[in-house]
Amino acid sequence: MRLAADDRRAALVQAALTVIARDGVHAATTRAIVAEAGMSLASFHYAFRTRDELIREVITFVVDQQEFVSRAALEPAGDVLAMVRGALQAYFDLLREHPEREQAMFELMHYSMRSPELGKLPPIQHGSYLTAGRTLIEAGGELLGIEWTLPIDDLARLLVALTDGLTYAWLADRDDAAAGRLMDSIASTISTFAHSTEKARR
Amino acid sequence: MRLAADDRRAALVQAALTVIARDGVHAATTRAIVAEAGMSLASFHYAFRTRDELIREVITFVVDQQEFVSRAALEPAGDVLAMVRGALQAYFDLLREHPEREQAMFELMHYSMRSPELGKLPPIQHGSYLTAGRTLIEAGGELLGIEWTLPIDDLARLLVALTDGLTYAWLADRDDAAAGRLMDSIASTISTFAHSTEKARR
DNA sequence: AGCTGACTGGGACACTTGACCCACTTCTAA
DNA sequence: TTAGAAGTGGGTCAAGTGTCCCAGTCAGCT
Repeated sequence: MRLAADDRRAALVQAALTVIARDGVHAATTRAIVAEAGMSLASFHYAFRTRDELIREVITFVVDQQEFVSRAALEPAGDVLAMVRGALQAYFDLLREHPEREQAMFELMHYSMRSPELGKLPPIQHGSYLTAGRTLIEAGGELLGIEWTLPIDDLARLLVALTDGLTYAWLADRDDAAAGRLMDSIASTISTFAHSTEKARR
Repeated sequence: MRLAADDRRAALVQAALTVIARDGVHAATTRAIVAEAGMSLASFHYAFRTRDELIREVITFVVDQQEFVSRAALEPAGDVLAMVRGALQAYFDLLREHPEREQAMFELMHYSMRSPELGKLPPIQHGSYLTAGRTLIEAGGELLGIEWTLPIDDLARLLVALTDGLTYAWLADRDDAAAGRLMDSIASTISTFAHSTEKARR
């Protein structure tokens, strides 16, 4: 049954992600990972040749995963400000609920940057963030009948930078109130670049 | 000669920073550090009880260091946009010249977050960023005779988030042109919150 | 000169980690 | 039912790592 091999690989990737989120990349040893997955070391090296191969799979997995995230909640709201603020809040709630997850993303990115073999992944990961931001902005614009006074590409870049900054700030100081104010600023920043062309909806 | 002890500690901190910047936090083993410093292992444990003690000193060092940075270039310019853009460019040039340094800052921050003993440092580090941003904004405001339509605190937070995002984005994709456009967006974002009250200078 | 205490070199120890391996079990398919 | 492949358990190995120790050196003071 050749599929089982893939299943085991997937299980190990999942276990590795759990360990990384809980204890950090440096703690994601082969033994810790197989313990999390409830396997023996032999099974690990049956599924993966080396630990790096596993880590590489973990990273490509989370990069692919990114595509699906944030495709979600984009509540239609009265105006741009409210909509952006709402989307930010949705993201922030997710972050507050699973800080380790975002932390793991950051750590994995830094890990890739240090590895000559995985070095090409960070731009890809960041690129997927950018396209996510772009589709979000386009969707929002259409939803509200709005044109942007900045190229979508640049706007997406700005949004991603702001989101990263928000994430980083909150991870560092865990100040909910400050994060809230920052989200307000971000929302008003983004709406600055909105220009309603069509008739206001209803 | 009791001073030599502090000198050696300082030398080891410096060597550790070099190693961390070059090879990452995980590669900063006691042996790698003393090799960089040209000492023997015994000297290390004569100066520091444990490796964690050294790392802690490294982190507090870079946090303190932060205070002095960015106190620098704030060229007076014609308007807010040009001034902000100039300051960003100055920072970016620094980043481009020593990417490993900023990368090391990030890694050290994540390292602290994982350590129960060092866990209180990230908020402090981030706080020092914030005060740096605040003084920068205040100085810029005075220089151009400008009032901000947002509390300085919130504006500083926004600026720091944007700078972090810029840093992160460039570290990830090394796209100079995109970074330039992002800095344009940031500059125009910040100047949105400027409100010239006094007469235009000269 | 001799002594004391700061400092160092080199080795050692206990432990972790990635990788591997061989005998053994379990399941599938003929 | 049985051969053979898929999968596993447990042990092993070499490299690396943090920590410690002990015999020695060297500088400064009496």
